[in-house]
Amino acid sequence: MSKSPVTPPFERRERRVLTDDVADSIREAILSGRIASGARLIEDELAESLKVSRGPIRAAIFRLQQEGLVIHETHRGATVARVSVEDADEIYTLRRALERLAIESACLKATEADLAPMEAILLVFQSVPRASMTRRRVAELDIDFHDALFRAAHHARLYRAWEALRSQILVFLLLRDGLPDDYLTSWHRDHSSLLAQLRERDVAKAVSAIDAHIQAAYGRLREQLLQDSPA
Amino acid sequence: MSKSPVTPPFERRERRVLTDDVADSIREAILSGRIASGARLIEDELAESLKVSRGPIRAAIFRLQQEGLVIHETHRGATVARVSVEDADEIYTLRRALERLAIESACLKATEADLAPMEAILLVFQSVPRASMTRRRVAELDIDFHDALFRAAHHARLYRAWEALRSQILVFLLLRDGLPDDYLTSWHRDHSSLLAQLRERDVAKAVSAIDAHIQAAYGRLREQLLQDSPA
DNA sequence: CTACAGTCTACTGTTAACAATCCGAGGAAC
DNA sequence: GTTCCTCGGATTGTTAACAGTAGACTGTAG
Repeated sequence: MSKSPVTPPFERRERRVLTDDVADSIREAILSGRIASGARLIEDELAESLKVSRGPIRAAIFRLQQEGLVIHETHRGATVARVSVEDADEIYTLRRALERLAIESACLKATEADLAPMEAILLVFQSVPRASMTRRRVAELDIDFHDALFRAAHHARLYRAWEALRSQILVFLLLRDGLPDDYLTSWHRDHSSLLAQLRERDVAKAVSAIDAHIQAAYGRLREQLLQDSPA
Repeated sequence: MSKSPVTPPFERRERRVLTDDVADSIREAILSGRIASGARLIEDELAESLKVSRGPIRAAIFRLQQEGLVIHETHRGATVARVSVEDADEIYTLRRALERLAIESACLKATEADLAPMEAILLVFQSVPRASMTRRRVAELDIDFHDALFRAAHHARLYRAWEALRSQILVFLLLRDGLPDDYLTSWHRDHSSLLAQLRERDVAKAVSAIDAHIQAAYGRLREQLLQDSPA
């Protein structure tokens, strides 16, 4: 045992490798809409524009497939995943199952240090002037809050399942336009309520709270989707 | 629309590529114990013994990492994942959440054709003489039954989450030695009961049935693990 | 005009060589 | 003896060239 037993002084910061940068670049291009939904991802093109060889590109595409942002077919290449109303249904039913387990597990295992990041996000939310809150920023804070919850669950496999969904949820959050005036207010109320329940350690209440939270989010999304593309 | 609208004549059988074979080989080596838990997977060695270059090996290792059989660290290589009692806890709590959603979804969406594979497995189980049922065979039929359930849920993302767990569950099923005499009997009873409830389309009953099923499986596993490695 | 066969091109899958990193062995300083 | 440094071998990350496939394109027959 050479490492300090209490509060590791510094995490071994994991080395970044080309694949990581490539994956970040492509992910950002997809989320920002610079690469359209359904578009083909051609390895040579990406390799040239990112100034790397095809190896890291292929690895990054594989990773993004794991995240559900791209679809890869053998010998036919990768395309940016299209999202439909049925996809929203899949994503939110699975998300619900995962978040229920996450908050249950977090109630049992989370330390105060685990909850601090969530607290911090709520503070940021309050302190930043509302006018400067872009859709993107709100969406990212939302994802970050839930990400912190999944981390607080101390459940590696659950976290990986969440990672496979996270970016897809972000896609949905980004395509909504014009939030209701009171959205920011209710967002803060809902999330600080979740955090409070987590501190109470009352599993049953926390689970039903997050359940309602996810269902409400799904309801809003459904409304938006049906409005955008009327049947 | 050029394709026949009813019962597609033949599925487009998806092309297999070297990476697929490599992943199968390594997975089999791990499950059969030929590569020990915790052992390093050295790309050059694997490449030489499988007569392919390192490219497909790397891709296969990433895939196996996704399945949870292998742990890969940047610049340090891959090792066969070790499983502990805590891992069992993670795997079975997550599995429970997934199976609940699966049977719920299957109750709503499964056709009789989706249930046929499950029926078939039950028949195989009955028809094969018990003496010839190896641990491996029993474990595989068990996994196959649940795999059919997840397919019947018609939920692509849920299925992928299940895929990330499936091999790890198989690892646990394979390390049990000497099943109770009545295990095969109760296995058949439990699973045909699940199938029956699925046909009833009663979501609430089906969910609580599979919940009990998974919890019982976890209980047996826990007992075994604690017995093997006494605290 | 439609259906079909052969060819051609753009792309992915695979390979082998090159570059960078980790980690332990061995020695120097104290 | 212990700690630190350096060096070298083993192993992974990256590259660029080669091989094979899918789908479009052309032309031809009916």
